[in-house]
Amino acid sequence: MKLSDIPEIQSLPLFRDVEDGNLDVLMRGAYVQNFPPRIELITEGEPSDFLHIVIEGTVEMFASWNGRDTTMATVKSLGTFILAATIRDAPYLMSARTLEKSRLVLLPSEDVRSVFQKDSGFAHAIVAELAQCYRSVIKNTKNLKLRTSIERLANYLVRKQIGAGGASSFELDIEKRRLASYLGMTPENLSRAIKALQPYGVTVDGARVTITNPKDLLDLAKPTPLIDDPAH
Amino acid sequence: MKLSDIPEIQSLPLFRDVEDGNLDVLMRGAYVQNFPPRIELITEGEPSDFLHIVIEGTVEMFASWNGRDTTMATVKSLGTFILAATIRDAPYLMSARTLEKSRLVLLPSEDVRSVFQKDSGFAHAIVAELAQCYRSVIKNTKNLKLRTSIERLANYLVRKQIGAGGASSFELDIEKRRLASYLGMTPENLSRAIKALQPYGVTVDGARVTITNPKDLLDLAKPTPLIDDPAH
DNA sequence: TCTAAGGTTTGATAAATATCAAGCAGCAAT
DNA sequence: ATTGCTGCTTGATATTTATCAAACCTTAGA
Repeated sequence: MKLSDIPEIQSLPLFRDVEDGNLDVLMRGAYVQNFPPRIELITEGEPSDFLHIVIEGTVEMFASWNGRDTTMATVKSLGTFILAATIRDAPYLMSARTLEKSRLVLLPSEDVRSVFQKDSGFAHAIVAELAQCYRSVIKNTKNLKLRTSIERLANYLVRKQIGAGGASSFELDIEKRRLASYLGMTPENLSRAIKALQPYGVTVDGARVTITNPKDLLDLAKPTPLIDDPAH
Repeated sequence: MKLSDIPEIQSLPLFRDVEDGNLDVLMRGAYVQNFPPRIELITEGEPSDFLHIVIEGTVEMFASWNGRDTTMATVKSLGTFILAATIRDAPYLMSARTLEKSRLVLLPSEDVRSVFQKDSGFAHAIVAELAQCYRSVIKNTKNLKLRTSIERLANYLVRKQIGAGGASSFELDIEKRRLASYLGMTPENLSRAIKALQPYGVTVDGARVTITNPKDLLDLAKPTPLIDDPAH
C-alpha cells in the first residue's frame, strides 16, 4: 500500500507545505500497516527508526521504570508520535502499544530527516508541531504538580465535555484504568474520585458520563487555557 | 549595549548557523539588560514579546494555579527560555523571575519569527533545540509519575554528582525550598527525604552534599538515561 | 446459556505526603 | 554584638494516595 492512497496524510499540517518532489521521497519509503490490539509497536530505549502516524484506531504511549509504568498519552486518528526522537536521531523515551485494531503509516526516520534538511516548508511545519507538543507536555506537568487527583479528574471531564460539543452526557473513550494512570492515580482512586464528584453533579455509569450541574463542576475544576486548552 | 558585545551568544547552538545578515537583524533589535534579584521578568498568560537568553545569573521558571505555585526549571548562563511561545506566537505558559543579579539578552519575538522564516540554518537549530526541550519535559514527567519523592531526590543528587565531575562532595546550586518545589514536594518533606538518604551514605550540611557511599545511593536511585540524562 | 477472564468497585488498612506550629541557624543591617 | 529576617528543620497531626483483598460486573468465547 502507498502513502498516496491515504489523502488524509498529505493534508496533515505536518505535510501540507512539503514540496511535491519531497513528498514523493517520503511516500516511496513509507509503510502502511495494520496491527491487532495490544501489540507493542515501539519500546522505549530503542533507536527511532520510524515516524509513526495513526490512520485508524488508538495507540497508547506509556513509560516504565523499575517495574512501574504509566500512561503518558493516547494517540488517535491522524495523530503522530516519536517526532522528537526521529528528528534528534535519539532513542524512544516512551513505548507505544495499540489498544484496538489500528492502521498506521510508518515513515523511515532517515527519510524524514533528509527531507527536513532540504525542505523548508517541512522544517517549518515540524517546528510548529514540536512547539505545540512541548507546550502540551508543559501543561501536563503543571496539571500534575499543581492539582490534586480530584481536580485533575474534574478538569479532564470538563475538557471532554467541551470536546463532546458541550453535551451534558458523553462517553469516555479510554478504559478507566488507563485514564487513572494518565491522570497519575490508581484505578481504585479513580473510582473514589468519581464518587467524590457526585456532589458536583457528575454521574458515571460504565463509560457514560453525565454532568448535571456544569456550574458546580467548573467551580471546582477552575480550568485555565494555560493548562487545559490544547490549542492555546 | 549591542549583541555583538556578547560573543558567547553567537556561538550558542541556536545561532551558530544563522547567516551573517540575519544575525545582524537579530542583533539590531536585541536588548541587553541587567536585573536585580527577585524581579519577575515574565508572567504566564502574557503574550510572548521576547525570546530570553540568560548571560549571567539565575532565572527561575515557575507556574501557578489557584493560589499554588511550583518551580518548573531554573535557567543558568547561556540558557534560553520561551522559545516555544515565541515561535507559536502564543502566551507564556510559565512565569520567570531572577533569583540573583542577572544579565539577559531579549530578542524581540517578531524578529526571531521573521529570521526563522527565511533562514534555514536558524530553523534547523530551532528544531533541534525544541526537540531537546520536548524530550527534557517528557523525562521530567516520567520522573514525577514513576518515582517517589525520595527516589527523585536520590536521582537528582546522583545527577548533580556527575555534573560535579564525580566529586564525592559538592554544593547545591539552588535553595532547598526551590529544589523541593522542583522535585514536587514540600520543603519539610525535602528535609525528611534528605534524612532518609543517610543510610545510603548521603550527608547534607547546609548546601554541601557529601556522598560517602555512591554504590548504595545508585542502588536506590536506579538512574536511567531515559529519564536522567539531559543529553540523551 | 454458561464460564472464565479481566476490568471495576468497595472496604479496610498502610504508606506517602502535606500542613501546622514551633524552634533553630545563618546572615545582613544596624 | 544585637536585631530581625528568612529559610531550614523538627515533631505532631491530618490528608491524600496507594495497597491489598474481596466482591461485583461485563463481555467474549465455548
